[in-house]
Amino acid sequence: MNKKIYVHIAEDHKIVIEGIIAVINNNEDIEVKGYFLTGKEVVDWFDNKKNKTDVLILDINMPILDGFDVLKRLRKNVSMPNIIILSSYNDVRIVEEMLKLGCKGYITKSNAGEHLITAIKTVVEGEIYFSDDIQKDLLKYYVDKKIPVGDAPDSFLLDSLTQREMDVLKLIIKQHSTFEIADILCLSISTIDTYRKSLLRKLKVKNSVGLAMYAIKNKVI
Amino acid sequence: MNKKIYVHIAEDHKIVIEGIIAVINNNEDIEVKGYFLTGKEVVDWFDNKKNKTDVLILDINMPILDGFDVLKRLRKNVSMPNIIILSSYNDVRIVEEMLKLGCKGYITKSNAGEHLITAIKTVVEGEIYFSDDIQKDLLKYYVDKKIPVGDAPDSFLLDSLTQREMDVLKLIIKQHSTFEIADILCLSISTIDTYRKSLLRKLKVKNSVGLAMYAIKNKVI
DNA sequence: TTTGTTCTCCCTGTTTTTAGGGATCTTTTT
DNA sequence: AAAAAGATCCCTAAAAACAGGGAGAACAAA
Repeated sequence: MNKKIYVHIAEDHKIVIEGIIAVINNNEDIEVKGYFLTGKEVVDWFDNKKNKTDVLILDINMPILDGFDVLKRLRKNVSMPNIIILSSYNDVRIVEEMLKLGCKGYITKSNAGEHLITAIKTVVEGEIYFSDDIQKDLLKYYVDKKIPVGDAPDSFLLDSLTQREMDVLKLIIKQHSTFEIADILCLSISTIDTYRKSLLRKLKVKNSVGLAMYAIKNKVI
Repeated sequence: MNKKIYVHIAEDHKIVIEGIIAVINNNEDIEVKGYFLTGKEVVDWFDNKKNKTDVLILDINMPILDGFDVLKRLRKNVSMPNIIILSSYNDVRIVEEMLKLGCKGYITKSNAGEHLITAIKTVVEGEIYFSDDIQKDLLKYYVDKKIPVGDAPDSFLLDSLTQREMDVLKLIIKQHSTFEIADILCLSISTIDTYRKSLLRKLKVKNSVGLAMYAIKNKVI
């Protein structure tokens, strides 16, 4: 008989946790040993070297620290668990980013139910798992070298922002001028100008109004 | 013994559906009879007069037709089911809107698990149900006559806008420049400039970013 | 009829943003 | 150790936004 697989869940929506538990509990080889409602809880728990798990199912959107942050922190950890991302986004650029950060699997919420068990068993075997839809998209992506579907939410672009850029963005949406922002952050006007330019480029918008729209849509507050 | 309550679910994430089913199946009085993955599926199913259910659990974010659209369509239906909104948003303005459209309950996903059963039983009794967090927010909202979180929406200012000012505002938040707006509306640049100035004055904001923030907070879309 | 509102346009300026660059230093990653 | 990424600053110059006026025509309300 196989060794039992222990799983932890990081996900802010309890109903999703219920769903995962329901799916996993149908299976004798796997057991959900605990869950976290914020990213911070996850890193705090893993900070204690005694705490280990086989698989961590990780949501991208979480309060306090999101999935990206958690992944970034955990990979400094020697006993990093196998991580399966459970996400609403099926944007391959996010998948790519997550893979770089060391996750082992990626499942979309729309596709989770039937494939979660397979995913868990696959990653504990040391392999990588993607849900069907992601696999298809990834293939397209690497073949065509371009993005498959247009309507994907691009909040991941935010993650490409540096801390300083984020600071400036937050002040811009508070209606501050470049001069004022320079004053607040104790930097030169040129510097703020440079950051605004990066923001426009990175977030692919036309002007400061675009920055505001992007920021508010993606809950930069 | 009570009559069994039949429930349908409209939700695009299967894992959430699993969660709901898991929660409901613990209860003998209630049974999930089916689910829909898009808003369109919902309205199509209910278009057939023979199809009925006691409670419809409805997600707001869905492809093709969202929760708002579904609610708008269904309320033309004579045998409209009791509808419980299951949403990620805990914005009272959305709750208010949904209530106006005739939903009977509102639960946030973060709060769903433990209260779903109560919600279902409450709405079939003909009463309204809100999850705790929403109840608290609603109370605050109606007592204080403003949004609990910090910045009050003074959407009444919007009413002071003329039609033309509103047109210009909508184009500004689409990141158009004064020149472009003049072109689109077939007016001179001076005119658009005048309108922008009125907008800044009337909405009491400092610049176009302020206009964008105001517009989006007050749902000018 | 007078008053007020809205829509339209113009003028004169100043300030701010946007668009190209480039450069130096530090920190992080490889 | 070398390369990449980040933070900081500078220059030039055009485009756009902002500020504070005025002003005529159309239309509705007092």
